[in-house]
Amino acid sequence: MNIGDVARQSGLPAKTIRYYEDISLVKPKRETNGYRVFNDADVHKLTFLARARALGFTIEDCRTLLALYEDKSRASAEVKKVTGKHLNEIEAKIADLQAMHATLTRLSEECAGDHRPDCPILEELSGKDRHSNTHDAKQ
Amino acid sequence: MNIGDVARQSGLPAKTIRYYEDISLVKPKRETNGYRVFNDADVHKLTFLARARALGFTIEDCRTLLALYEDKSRASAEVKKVTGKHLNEIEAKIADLQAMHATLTRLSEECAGDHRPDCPILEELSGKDRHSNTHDAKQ
DNA sequence: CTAGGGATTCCAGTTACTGTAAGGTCAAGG
DNA sequence: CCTTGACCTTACAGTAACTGGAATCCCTAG
Repeated sequence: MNIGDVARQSGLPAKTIRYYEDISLVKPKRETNGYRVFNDADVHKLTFLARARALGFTIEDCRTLLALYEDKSRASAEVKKVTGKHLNEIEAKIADLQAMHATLTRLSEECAGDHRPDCPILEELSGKDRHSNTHDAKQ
Repeated sequence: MNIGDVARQSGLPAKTIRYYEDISLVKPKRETNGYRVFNDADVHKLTFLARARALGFTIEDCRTLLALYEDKSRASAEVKKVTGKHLNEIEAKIADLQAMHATLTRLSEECAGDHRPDCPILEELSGKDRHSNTHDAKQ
């Protein structure tokens, strides 16, 4: 199979597949004309990578997961550990985003959003302590 | 004020402040010895930037917000628009992360996480259709 | 023989910094 | 006067994971 077919099958752009070869995630053979040839195992690997990436695993995590996948005697605990770490990071990101969301929503609701220049959003950013409280701004 | 003092006041690393000068977000004067000198307006700007960045605005958004802040006749609607767009992006990111989180949590719960090699997480990544359903994997 | 649709490589750009190296400046202390 | 240490400077490279573009080659069909 040539790279275009694999791209269609795996859903990954050809460019990305070449990149994955660059960083040694896949090692397709070459035809005499220089074209990459992907066998079923290569395509399977790339599909695996596409799924893992869609679940937010980093490339390095993917490398680890792929190695675990190919090691038929791995302990499932190792896979679960990688996943658990990733879950923690996702949770942290969600929490960060939710905090930003809450603040921005509040400010946006307080902002008239009309032709007038008065704007609570800019006031908060500029450090104006609109509620005269003593809390620090979120860092 | 020298860069170190500003770093302490604004909470931004000196390196970041230099970077912000590079991309023309601030334009501190220079002393004869080449050191940057920051006046109160510069420090205020940097603090503004630190807050906006902490709320997840991109650098380009920050540039826009700063310009709006300094344009005393801006319409608050413009600020609200930038904020609204950012809120939408945050919501999209949260939704993505929550979807990943749900899938990973499910898989993680199904995985024994012991010494045995059987692992639903790897099975899902490898495309094994464990539930014999016909739904596509999330892309 | 030419046109098209692939394929190849290589280089640059993206975002927002961060790290490192090599070196200039300044104030205090011996 | 010299050193030491804290501070400042620049410039270049690296990060994550691609993406875009240019120049060129290959293959097939008409």
